[in-house]
Amino acid sequence: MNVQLKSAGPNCGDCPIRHRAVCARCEADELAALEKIKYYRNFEAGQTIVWSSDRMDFVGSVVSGFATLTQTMEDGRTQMVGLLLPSDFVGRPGREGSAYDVTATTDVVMCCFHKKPFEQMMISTPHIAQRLLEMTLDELDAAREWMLVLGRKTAREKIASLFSILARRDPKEIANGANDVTFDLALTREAMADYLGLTLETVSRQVSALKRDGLIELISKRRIHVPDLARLMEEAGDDSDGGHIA
Amino acid sequence: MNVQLKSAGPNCGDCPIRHRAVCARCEADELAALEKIKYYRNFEAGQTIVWSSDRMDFVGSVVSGFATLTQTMEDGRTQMVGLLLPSDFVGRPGREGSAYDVTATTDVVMCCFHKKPFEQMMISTPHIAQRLLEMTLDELDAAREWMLVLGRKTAREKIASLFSILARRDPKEIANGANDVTFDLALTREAMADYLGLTLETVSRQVSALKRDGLIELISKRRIHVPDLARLMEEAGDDSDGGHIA
DNA sequence: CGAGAACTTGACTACAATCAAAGGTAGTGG
DNA sequence: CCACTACCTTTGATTGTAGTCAAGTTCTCG
Repeated sequence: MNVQLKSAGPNCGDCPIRHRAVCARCEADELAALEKIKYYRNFEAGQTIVWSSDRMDFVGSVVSGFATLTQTMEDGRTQMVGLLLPSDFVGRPGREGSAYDVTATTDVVMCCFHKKPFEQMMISTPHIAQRLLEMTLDELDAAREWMLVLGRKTAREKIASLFSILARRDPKEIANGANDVTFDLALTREAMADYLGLTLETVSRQVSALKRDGLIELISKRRIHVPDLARLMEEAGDDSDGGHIA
Repeated sequence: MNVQLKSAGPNCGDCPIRHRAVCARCEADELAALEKIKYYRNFEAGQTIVWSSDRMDFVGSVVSGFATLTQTMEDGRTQMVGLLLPSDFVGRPGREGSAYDVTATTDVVMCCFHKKPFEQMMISTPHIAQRLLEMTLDELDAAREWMLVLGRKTAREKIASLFSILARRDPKEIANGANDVTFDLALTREAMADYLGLTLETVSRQVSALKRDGLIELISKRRIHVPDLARLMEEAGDDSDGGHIA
């Protein structure tokens, strides 16, 4: 539960998310300015990064690890509204709270910026605002794509959709059009259910069914082999070029 | 089906969406520059504004009327992913296509900008990019709020959620905390079903049920009176300050 | 006034939720 | 090293909500 702080981290030039995160378009001098206001925070698997009710005093990027964005109703029903992978941005400049719970699913390293100075930099450094707009538009597309999954797909299609997304976002598979893919499943059955709008029992049943039908193989409970990604995507109801989801 | 074009419309200073649209933060000189590249287009109720497969050569704001954003699967299942009300923005700078079908539900007037010059202005005029970022973040929040509705709410809660949103977004009710509200329902039962991830029969049944339970009254099939908005919002499963949805 | 669209209601069905129990797996401490 | 605990997962039996199929009614507008 202890949060480690490091006031200065590795050089931005060496950062693994340098050209995908909110700083992607920054020039050397802009990067130097960002470097002055940044700090790193580590979170352990299972730890809450932000509560929806909290006043957030920072924004930042996921450097490594896997986190989730969830909403909860008073009676406890929860819906996951986003997956956060390395380079994804957390927090909303110009707004106090977070609206969502942000939870680390694996150990997470975040590159944080104090909110006030970051907001000032957004004004003085258009490259940051431009990149953030681009990323936000991508997230909006992803959220809308997911609305189709939640509103119109069957349980089986939902699982197939999730696995298709995870397979295509896996760092080892990125940008290679491989049709035979293996990926780590960082989510429990319950977390999958919360993302898909299902119960964990239904998730378990449908995973078993996909396995039975040869669409996936379970290397372990948390590691999945997809022998034919195109076929899985067809099962998801996507046309072959697929849904681009966060 | 005929689209009317007017190369120059009313002055931006008199525009009803002047301080809510993408141009909200512009100074007089910036507005003058925008005015040079803008043109108006009218669409009739039922007309498609953009097809998802189309290459879009413009972006723009809804000036008046009501439009919808929908996605469709190959087998015909459709999911509405957004409602477009006056001041909402259509199109994505920096991307070719639209990804969604945009359809006029009522007659619609749009204030359009050719895409290329608008993209150039986004770079030269930070006020536009700033406002667009703000609007996009709001839409992202709305989309995520809606994910909770689609994923976790019952049919009755879904209808109550939709009516709560529409009641609070109705122009005549805006910014007054009235608890007794009447609003126009610009959507058919089928369109409501597509927004809520239900069938039109289920929508019809649940509307009847809400009426039977005294939560709403039907002035006509397309005009709804809500005697107690707080109670309706409770029925939607929202806490009293409610979900802020597009 | 008539035709077509939009809407309502009923009967039946099916998919996923719920309730319940048992099997696995990982981590802890004796 | 094994026993014990806690959590995660699977599977089965049953229920319930919303979907499907099918009339029939009410609007709208030409």
